[in-house]
Amino acid sequence: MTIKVIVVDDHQLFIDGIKAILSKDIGIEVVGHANNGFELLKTLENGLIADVVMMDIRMPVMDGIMTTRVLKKEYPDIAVLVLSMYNQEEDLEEMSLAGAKGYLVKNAGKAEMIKAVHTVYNKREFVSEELRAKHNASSTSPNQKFRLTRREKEILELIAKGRTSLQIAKSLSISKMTVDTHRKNIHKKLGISSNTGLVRYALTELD
Amino acid sequence: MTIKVIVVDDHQLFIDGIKAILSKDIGIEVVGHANNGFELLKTLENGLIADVVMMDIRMPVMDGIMTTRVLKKEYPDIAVLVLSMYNQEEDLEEMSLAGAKGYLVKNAGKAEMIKAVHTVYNKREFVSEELRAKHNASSTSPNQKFRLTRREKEILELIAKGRTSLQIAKSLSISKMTVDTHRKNIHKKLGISSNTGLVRYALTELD
DNA sequence: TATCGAATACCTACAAGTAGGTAGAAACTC
DNA sequence: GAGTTTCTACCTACTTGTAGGTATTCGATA
Repeated sequence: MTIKVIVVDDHQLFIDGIKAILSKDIGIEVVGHANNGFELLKTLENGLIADVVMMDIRMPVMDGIMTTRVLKKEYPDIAVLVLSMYNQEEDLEEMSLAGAKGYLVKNAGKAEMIKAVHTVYNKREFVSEELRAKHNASSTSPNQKFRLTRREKEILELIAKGRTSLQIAKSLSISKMTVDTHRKNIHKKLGISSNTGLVRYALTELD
Repeated sequence: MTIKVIVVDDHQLFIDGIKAILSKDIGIEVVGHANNGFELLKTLENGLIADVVMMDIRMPVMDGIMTTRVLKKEYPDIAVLVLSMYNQEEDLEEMSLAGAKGYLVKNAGKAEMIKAVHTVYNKREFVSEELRAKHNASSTSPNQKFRLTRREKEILELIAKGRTSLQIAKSLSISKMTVDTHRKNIHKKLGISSNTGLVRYALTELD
């Protein structure tokens, strides 16, 4: 199955360049593009299906950070690969909080670009070499704030096994409302707000 | 993580035998037992968690076929491993329709029993050698009636990607109601009636 | 001990999924 | 051409999940 990519950037020339590079890889297909976040969301609402969105941070109308936030809420399983200029490190953390999975410098080579798309598609993080050095200074693991508690992990595993909140509540002898609270906290921590997304996460990220 | 097993049989002696055998395997734990289907369902409602149910077909109060049907509806992710007497082949097809995953003859050896539990736990089918010969005569693939149409596969993949019915409907330019109809047909064909179960199926059965 | 993280529980409101139907049109097969 | 499968669409009723809150208790630790 080919990876469906949408490119979002306010410079058409840059979109064309990415398309040219990615079209060389048989596993990747650029199915659409947009010049700002608002256009992207309209395109998705109209039914275009995508696995990965490659997105510039600074764009008119609706920027990458805001767009990523909305995207992770509406389409939690579409991976966001940030296209960053060399001097935009300060925005990276905000993109990470918004739910982005990868960070690619705009002057990245062909091979790196293809690798980045495949990596984020497989739910793993990707950070361009040029950005990694500065990024490392701040945090050993970027998702340190997002680690789950013991109880949350327990509940996540049961969700992934197909149990409903009510069934989990009875299993653990707690209230259904408590299970829902944990569920919501898991949503926030992982940036995944659908049950189906949680199952995918549990099956791919945990063992 | 150890595989949690419940044994359901109306002969206590037989339950004890299975427990003795399975307790030798460090990856398996017999967490409970019941003498008929009704007892099993009560046990599960009270919060006992299990991954695999090993179940006799002929039992008083509530037999294995009826129990399996209810079980797959209420707890779609618990695998059912049928314990069959040598002369009960006629019931196997009904158990298959009800949603059972494996068929083990009651006089199976220790190694075969352990293998069967692991196999059904991993969502694969298991059929005892003694039963396979006759079973093969009727069908090349036991789930021939359960194969999905092209459209159903397409929709299943989108469900597994975390799309809602509404999003899928827009993507494919069809009505949300049609998507729900396909979804229900998939439920029936696969014997999985939860969204989370479908994601697991798509991620484990399809590549 | 004062604070913080974790676990618990409740509330409202709305969105999405589940279960049981029926039924017509198009496409494919014998 | 007749029959079958597939895809489509609609209906009602109910359950489950999602999203935004607030708030208490318990245990660890700074």
